[in-house]
Amino acid sequence: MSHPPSSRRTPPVDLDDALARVRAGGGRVTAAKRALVELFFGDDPAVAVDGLSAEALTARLAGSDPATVYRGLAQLEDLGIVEHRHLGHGPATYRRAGSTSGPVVCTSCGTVTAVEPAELAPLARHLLDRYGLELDLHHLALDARCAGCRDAG
Amino acid sequence: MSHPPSSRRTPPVDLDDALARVRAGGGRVTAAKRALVELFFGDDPAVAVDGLSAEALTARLAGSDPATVYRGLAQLEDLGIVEHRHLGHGPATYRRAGSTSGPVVCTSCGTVTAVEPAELAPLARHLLDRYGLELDLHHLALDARCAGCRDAG
DNA sequence: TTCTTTGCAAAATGTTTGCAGATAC
DNA sequence: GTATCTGCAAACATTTTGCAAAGAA
Repeated sequence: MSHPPSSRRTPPVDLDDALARVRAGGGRVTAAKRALVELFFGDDPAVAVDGLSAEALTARLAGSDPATVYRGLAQLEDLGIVEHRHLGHGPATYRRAGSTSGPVVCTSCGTVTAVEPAELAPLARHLLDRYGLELDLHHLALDARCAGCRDAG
Repeated sequence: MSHPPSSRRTPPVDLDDALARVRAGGGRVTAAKRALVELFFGDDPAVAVDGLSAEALTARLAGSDPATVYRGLAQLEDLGIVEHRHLGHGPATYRRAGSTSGPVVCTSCGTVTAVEPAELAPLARHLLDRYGLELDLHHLALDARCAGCRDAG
């Protein structure tokens, strides 16, 4: 039930590693969880990197129900296998933990842009120096307006 | 119904200015809206600066119902009088638009720290230059861990 | 008078929980 | 065999909406 916001354990390297971690954590590798993990370690960056809502994940998993997906996600998150993020409105999105692209900027039009962690390093350093605050770039996304929307709007 | 994310009109200077703006926008100054605006222009920084959830605002307004508060907030937001923000989980929080303190960093323990807009300027500039993204620092808060939580955790 | 707003109730999300049966180990 | 997990249904939390009555201009 506790989702340690900065349990910065290293993410699993692949699907088998992730499943092994489930077992090691006292969990069982069920069809439902395996399917979830396979999604996150599949080759679709919209899942692994950008992240999907629980509802969208449920839709991709034939015959799965939301409650099971939410519970699976919570367990995988506790194990450091996935992480969730809150974009502006709407549901939280879940993606593979430690995905290569850093935090993401979500725009008014919904477009998602990956931003490398290095690009946020100066800000992170500043907040740490000045306030002792260690920026958690995994949980929240930044809001911005893209050039297109600005021109239009 | 449209909440222009970057209708960067200047915020009202005081309560009367805000109420005048409601009228100018075709709205009517009712008891419910006046009470809301008075809260945001009152002397409690927890409302004006940090922001409160719609539920908390409703609780502070004797005999008001949530739907009315939500509708009032939406109208005030359209007029650039208040703005809302999504902290990690939980409900959105509403505060006075253009409050002196800049965006806020919310920590794992819930403490809210004000950060001046100037401190985020370098990042904003970088995102604009590199991606054409205009950072909207009013809508989302950043997540971080404070020194205390880090030591404890 | 006229158009906006309120208050209530109901619906629409998004997420969590209780429980009995199914399943992994 | 036993503790964990699933599926369903129901509860929950937050926010939105429909509608008739009340209120502002």
